[in-house]
Amino acid sequence: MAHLHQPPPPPPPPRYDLYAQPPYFPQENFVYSTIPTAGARDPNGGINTLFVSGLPDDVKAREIHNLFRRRPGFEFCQLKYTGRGNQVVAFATFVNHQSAMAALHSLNGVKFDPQTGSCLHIELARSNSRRKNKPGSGPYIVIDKRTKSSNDAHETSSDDGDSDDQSRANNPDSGDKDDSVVEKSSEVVADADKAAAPESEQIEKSVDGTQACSTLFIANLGPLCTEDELKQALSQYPGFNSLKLRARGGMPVAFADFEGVEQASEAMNALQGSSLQSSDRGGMHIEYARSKMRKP
DNA sequence: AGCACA
Repeated sequence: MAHLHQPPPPPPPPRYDLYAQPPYFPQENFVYSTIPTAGARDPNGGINTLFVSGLPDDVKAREIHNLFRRRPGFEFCQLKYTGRGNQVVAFATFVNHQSAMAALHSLNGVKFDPQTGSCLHIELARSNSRRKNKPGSGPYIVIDKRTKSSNDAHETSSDDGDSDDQSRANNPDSGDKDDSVVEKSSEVVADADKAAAPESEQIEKSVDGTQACSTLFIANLGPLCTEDELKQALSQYPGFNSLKLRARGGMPVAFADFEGVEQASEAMNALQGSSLQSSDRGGMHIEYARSKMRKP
């Protein structure tokens, strides 16, 4: 008997809901090799790095690491701020092609952020990542192409610039001819930022179809929830204006109005899933309201 | 899963 296959790995502990059954994505264009020795001929057989998109813009390298670290054969990962909008992508490298495929199948399409409903989109990378885990550079590898570094962007960054070809996997608009992409001259240290560069304001829409709004819709409140209780929880976040509590058929829902979308988002992110004292049904579920609250 | 007030 030839041992040409290995037993499937045991399921990981259900720590996150990331381990829920992912929807099946039939549009994976890689080809499984039917010949055991055709690894060299299979163009994808040598790829052991995954390309991950669909990440929220505030994703941390730690999250990516935690996402893949338990997967069999995982070696290392890197997070890349592409510099295009707020888009962030990641690369995860495994010991071989099979283990990369196993991780791909188990995580592709999985909901990554319950707030926004964003789902992971994982495909094979165009090329394998090369290990850049230098000693002293920290456990996470972060490539930051953003010109704007906020306070929370203090992670180990390595801008050697040898993984630029990978970034093109998610750049459909890079209509250049060949590999004449020269991003290596990214030694910019935030010298001359664009004076007047109005970012194209795009309507922030989640996968669920919910649109950002400065009024929040709050559900999954306990039947004994009071307006004061909820108001106290909300008023500790800047920009909170007013609250309306309504009961429909017994289960109350609430609308909380904020000065702006950003402040509403901050409060939603902070309070999402948290429970009030009166709650008996788990944490609050907060979404953007479908329409802004009228002026009181 | 549940979204009002004008």
